[in-house]
Amino acid sequence: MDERQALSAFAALAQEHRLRIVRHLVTAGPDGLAAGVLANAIGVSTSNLSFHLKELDRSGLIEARRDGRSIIYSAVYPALSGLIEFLMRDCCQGRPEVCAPAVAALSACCNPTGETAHV
Amino acid sequence: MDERQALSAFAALAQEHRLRIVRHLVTAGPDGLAAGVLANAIGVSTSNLSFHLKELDRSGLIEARRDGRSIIYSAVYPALSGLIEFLMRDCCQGRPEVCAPAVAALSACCNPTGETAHV
DNA sequence: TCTACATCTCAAAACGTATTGAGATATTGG
DNA sequence: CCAATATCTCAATACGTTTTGAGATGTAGA
Repeated sequence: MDERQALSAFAALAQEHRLRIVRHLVTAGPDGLAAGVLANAIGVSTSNLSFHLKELDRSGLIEARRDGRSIIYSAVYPALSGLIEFLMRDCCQGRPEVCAPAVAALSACCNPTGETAHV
Repeated sequence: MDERQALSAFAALAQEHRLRIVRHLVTAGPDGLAAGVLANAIGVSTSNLSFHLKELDRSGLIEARRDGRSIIYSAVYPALSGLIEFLMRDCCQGRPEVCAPAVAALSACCNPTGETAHV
């Protein structure tokens, strides 16, 4: 992850519909969701959704695969990891206690039934 | 962290100069940096820097305090934690192995002299 | 092949954001 | 108080992005 990629990713996430798309796909897991399912979940026209999906694909945050008539989109988890790492790299002058809450929040995020850390 | 705050934060990070400012401040630690120091480090006019610092302040990612004639800016680490948690909340349908790289990357980020995970 | 379905492409209009330079404000030391 | 320093405000210009609707493309089943 370099600066150019990070800027592209943050720009992709800085839009209401695209942020919702990514969060739906992050929650959906590696199996992903069809474009039509996303259009209903987010509440945008298919034309507009297509525009946003293309932006997200260009940024590398999601990927597409065809399955019959549908196109299935899924989150690219390594891109999300890379973005987090880029943002927090070499943080806090070696004072880990400053960043501990971030680590705790992320560690808890894979546990939808348990207590999720809401920082 | 709600959607409105997250959108504001991502929009703030989706700009070359602002992303550099945040990364400088994240690296600088809680002591922060003066506006003039940032202007030199980033290479923008003081007028333009002021505009971007205000955007970042509005988004809650940085905060300001006066110290004599200087104004010292510093990263708001809980806002960064909250943003990461918002993005990754309830991820991957309970398959922690999908998100493990993100946790590892973030855990390693407080260690500037050791091996930083470059995912 | 024909039809229905799922998704994408394109151009135009509407909208918001970044940069610039001149000038204003606030603080310190003499 | 005055001058120097540090930072901020404002308005104009330039630029890029989002939305919309009509139509095109690609796929599956009868």
